[in-house]
Amino acid sequence: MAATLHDVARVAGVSFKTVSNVINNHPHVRDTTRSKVEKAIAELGYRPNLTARSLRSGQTGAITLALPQLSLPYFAELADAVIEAAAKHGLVVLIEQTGADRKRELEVMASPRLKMSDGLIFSPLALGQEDADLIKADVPIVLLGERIFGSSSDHVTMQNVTAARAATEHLLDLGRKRIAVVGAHEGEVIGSAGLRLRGYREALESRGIPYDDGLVAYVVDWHRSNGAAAMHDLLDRGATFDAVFGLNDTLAQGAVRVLQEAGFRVPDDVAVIGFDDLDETRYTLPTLSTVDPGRTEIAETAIRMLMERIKEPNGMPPREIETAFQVVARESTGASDQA
Amino acid sequence: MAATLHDVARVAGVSFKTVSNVINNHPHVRDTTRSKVEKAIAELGYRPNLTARSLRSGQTGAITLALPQLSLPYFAELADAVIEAAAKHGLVVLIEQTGADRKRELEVMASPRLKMSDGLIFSPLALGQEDADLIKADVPIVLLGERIFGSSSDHVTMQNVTAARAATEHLLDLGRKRIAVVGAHEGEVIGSAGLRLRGYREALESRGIPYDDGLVAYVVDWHRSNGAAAMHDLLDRGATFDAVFGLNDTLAQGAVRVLQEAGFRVPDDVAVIGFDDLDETRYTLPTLSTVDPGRTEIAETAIRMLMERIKEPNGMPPREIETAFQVVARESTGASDQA
DNA sequence: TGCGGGCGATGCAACGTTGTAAAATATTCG
DNA sequence: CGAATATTTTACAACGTTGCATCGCCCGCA
Repeated sequence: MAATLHDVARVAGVSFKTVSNVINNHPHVRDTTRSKVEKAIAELGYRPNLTARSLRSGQTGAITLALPQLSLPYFAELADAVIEAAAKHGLVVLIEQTGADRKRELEVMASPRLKMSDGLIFSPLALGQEDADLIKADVPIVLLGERIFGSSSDHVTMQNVTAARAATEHLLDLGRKRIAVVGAHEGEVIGSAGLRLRGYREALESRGIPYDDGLVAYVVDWHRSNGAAAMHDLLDRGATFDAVFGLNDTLAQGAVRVLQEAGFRVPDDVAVIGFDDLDETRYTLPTLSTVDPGRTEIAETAIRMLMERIKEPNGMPPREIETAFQVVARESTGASDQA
Repeated sequence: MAATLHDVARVAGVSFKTVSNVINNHPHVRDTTRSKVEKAIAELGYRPNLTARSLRSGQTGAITLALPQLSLPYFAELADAVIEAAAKHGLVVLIEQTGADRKRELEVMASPRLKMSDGLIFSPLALGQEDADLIKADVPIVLLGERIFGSSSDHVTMQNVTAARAATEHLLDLGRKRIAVVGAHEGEVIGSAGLRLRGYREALESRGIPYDDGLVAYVVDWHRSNGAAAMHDLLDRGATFDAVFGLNDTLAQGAVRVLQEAGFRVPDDVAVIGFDDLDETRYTLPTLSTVDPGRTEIAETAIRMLMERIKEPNGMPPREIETAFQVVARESTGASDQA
């Protein structure tokens, strides 16, 4: 059995409370006492029981990160960033996978499990704007992503519209005129797909190019296979284009694959840009131009907001923060190799 | 403040222990009492405090998964599998990233944090065989991977040697004779690289083909860029080969990229096989042949062993389990598209 | 000499839960 | 109807920690 404060106290010949005082370095402990206690701690290999400390203090030192699935590269990289950001503040991260399932997304917020952590960073994929009122739990929440705005929780999001517009303008700046879109969601207005499509349209508009729905390929999911299928779809229906905006990197990769199979050269015949700046976009052939949505900043901002909210749950009204983005030009839009 | 057993008891007009009995559905609770209590629970929205329960029971319902980094796709998919396997048993997963740093790998096992979970699934990348004795903690450990054998902990590993041999034989069966290896580690004997290289050599030997060190490219890390660099290295030194065994998928992808840039057709000029069966290998051009190391089985076995060990810490001597693998033939070794 | 004040150490209670044992109540049977 | 027994409820302690209040001591100062 592990040693407790009492065991240490017995060995050191002091009261267990004094041991506690040493551990929490209270000011009024004599040096001789302190070293006696420290010796006993070392001798017994005492480690504080964090569960007991949690019960007493009401804080666990952990946060929950709820996301759809780690095998989706975007979320894996997001999780990486969140864990690193949390570690900087001494917090540990518990991960819940929702599988983009509405029921599980709601369960995460309702589960008593959640109270084993001090707060929740939540990236929903099934819940949408109409569920804004359901975003609540026994712990503070920071919401990530573009699916829900104006909930009562803090919210960190990337600048989808502006960034998508910049990505499209990057293609336009290359002289491309007919830009296909891969990965739109039928009828979506907010949500990553809807917002990025809006950015695309704004860019066209600003250059006086009419929007052509024939250049937009719709999908249900944002997996690699969907990007491939969408590109097949475009080619099958005889669409002609000299550039492609993949609404995320995996879609763009799927599209590139199909383009190459079909004999198109990227970027010569068709320039392609994605979105997310996944690590792997640096190593595809050609390397994939993309938009860096500021993942590290998203993670750090989310952690910071969550910690503030944990400290003062009602300190301020819900905040909504947009992070800085950057267009990253690589080979797929004609930039020279930079891998 | 959240409601406690006492609050519920007050509302229901019973003792708080009776409420506890209802929650843990003890046999001897009268139906009328039970419903009275349930009504009060619903009315107050009572949720049990899991921290207090943990303190009392000594179990947390969480496990820790320590791995190098989630942004490495292999570990992201491993984490996904572990979380799903854990969820099936009602366990939640806390993730620690070690960054393949020796110091942090040791810290994970020493940290009092670890005791906020019931056990550790540990996939080291810095610690090696010589550290077998350092694999110990206050909770049961299940070790993953190929770096450390014969420690005092349970261990789940893939069949590296046999699987690598099968992968090499797959290339030999295609009639390829000169098979390059991308990703060897200088001087390594055990560890994924060493074991897989051994499987490669065994395959050659069994067909009477001499081992040629000129066909082996060494790397330090297993990132995509290393695979690319290694292939550059092979080409630069004038190596000739008709097949490549990438010791993992990301290395193979990097190698494929360089091969294609250099004008080689894959698989016609050079057949390529990887290792790990990452999801993304299904969507590259060409799709990548690989070895499925049985990730789901690894995860489920690890969870099962850990739970057994948690239930009975000294129930049995350390076990070492190897999971089943499967060679997956895709386009990069001439199989027809199956994406 | 007496007293206030700072220091150092301690004791007690509490965080919210569950196990054990005992008490209270209901049921059965002679 | 009373005793024996079965059922239901309760009281108390404990898990290991920290906050609060207390207590004794030594010192300096009047």
